[in-house]
Amino acid sequence: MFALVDCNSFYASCERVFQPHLYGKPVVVLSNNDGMVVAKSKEAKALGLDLGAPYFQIKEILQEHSVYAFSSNYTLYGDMSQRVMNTLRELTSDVEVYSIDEAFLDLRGFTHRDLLEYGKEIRATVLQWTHIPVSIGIAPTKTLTKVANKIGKKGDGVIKLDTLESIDQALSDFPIEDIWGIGRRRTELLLRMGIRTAKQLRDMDIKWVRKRMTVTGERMVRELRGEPCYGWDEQPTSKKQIICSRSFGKFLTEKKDIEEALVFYASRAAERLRAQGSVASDIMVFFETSRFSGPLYAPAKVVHLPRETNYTPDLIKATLVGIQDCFRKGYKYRKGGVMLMGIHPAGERQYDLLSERNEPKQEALMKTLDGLNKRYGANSVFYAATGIKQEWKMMRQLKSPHYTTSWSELPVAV
DNA sequence: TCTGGGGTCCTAGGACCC
DNA sequence: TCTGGGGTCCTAGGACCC
Repeated sequence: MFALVDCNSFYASCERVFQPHLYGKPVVVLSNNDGMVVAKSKEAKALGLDLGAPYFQIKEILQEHSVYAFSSNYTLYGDMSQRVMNTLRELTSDVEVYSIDEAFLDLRGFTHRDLLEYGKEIRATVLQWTHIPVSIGIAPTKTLTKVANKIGKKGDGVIKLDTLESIDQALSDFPIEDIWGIGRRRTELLLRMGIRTAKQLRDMDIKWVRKRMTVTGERMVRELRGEPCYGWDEQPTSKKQIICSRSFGKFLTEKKDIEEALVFYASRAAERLRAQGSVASDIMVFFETSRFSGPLYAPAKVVHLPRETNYTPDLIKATLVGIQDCFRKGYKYRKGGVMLMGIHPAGERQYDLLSERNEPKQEALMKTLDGLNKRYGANSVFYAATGIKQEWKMMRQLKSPHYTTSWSELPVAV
């Protein structure tokens, strides 16, 4: 048996931990740049707010219903996530962190315990230690734990599906669009066929599923049948691509501003690359005008790096080359970013026999840089090419403090 | 004025090779 | 008139996830 632990309205719950007067009140969290709503508390969901709606359009409705809105504070959410995951690791040894607010537990060794009781115990402990409420679904496959978890969200939080009858019952009411692995396109396809429930999908001809929904669909259906098809992956695997992109705080028209922003993103991407001990062989540079107004211009340029590297100045140089290649004047740019590709462990790097062997010096420099930024806070030390004024920086007018990660922003008890 | 950001896996089809 | 077949590698794009 497996379990899926999923934090309820995670971002909103994180904000509440440090502002307890928000319990029971509607809370929403906005995307970067305060663009749109990305997380809602149960009370906010009950108001029927449209998740995709831009903030500026629903601002008044939010005020009318006294909804508390926050800019996203990923530093806080990341730190709270770690606390939840560490709590889970204290309670059970096999934890696979699946996302910032979800983890699978492998309970195959727990044959001697009542798993429903155990789930309730986990839920209570996480709540007590971190103040984050979670739902838990327990079932024979990962896909079924997702189903159980979703059902649990509506009730008291912990659901176990282990008998054929309980699974049948759960699937017969479960809409296909809520199944893990069924998105918009597959929902359309299945509805056209008259398939509406998870039970109907589970009982379909597997060959048809394979043909129309590829092996990913086949695996999903087999999992619904109780046959585990997804592996167990406890170590976080290193990223195969690293993207750093953002909407700009305002429209940018000058090449210099695009350069500053993208150089900044490149240096952040490089930090992440070094953090996982990898080097990259290519970097893609991209930026675009708004998709909602004016002519769309969205160039992207892949720049091959002369050597596999994680040295920030190499990546900055390549970023500038990429921008030089595709920047055009006369457009108002809204967002942009970089993507690192061809990522390998640094140890496997091919050295060029003729190039100067500067690596030890460069590695030491990067190590110092990363160390300073870790110790004194992100961006304490940065490349001058990222500019000083940083007018491209995103807007986050409603951000809560970094309660848990910055000495100057600790909550004060009075 | 204002519409997120960061990932994975799979397949089809083209290029190329023998 | 008649123009193979099998294999690998790479890339773009689709679909999905949180």
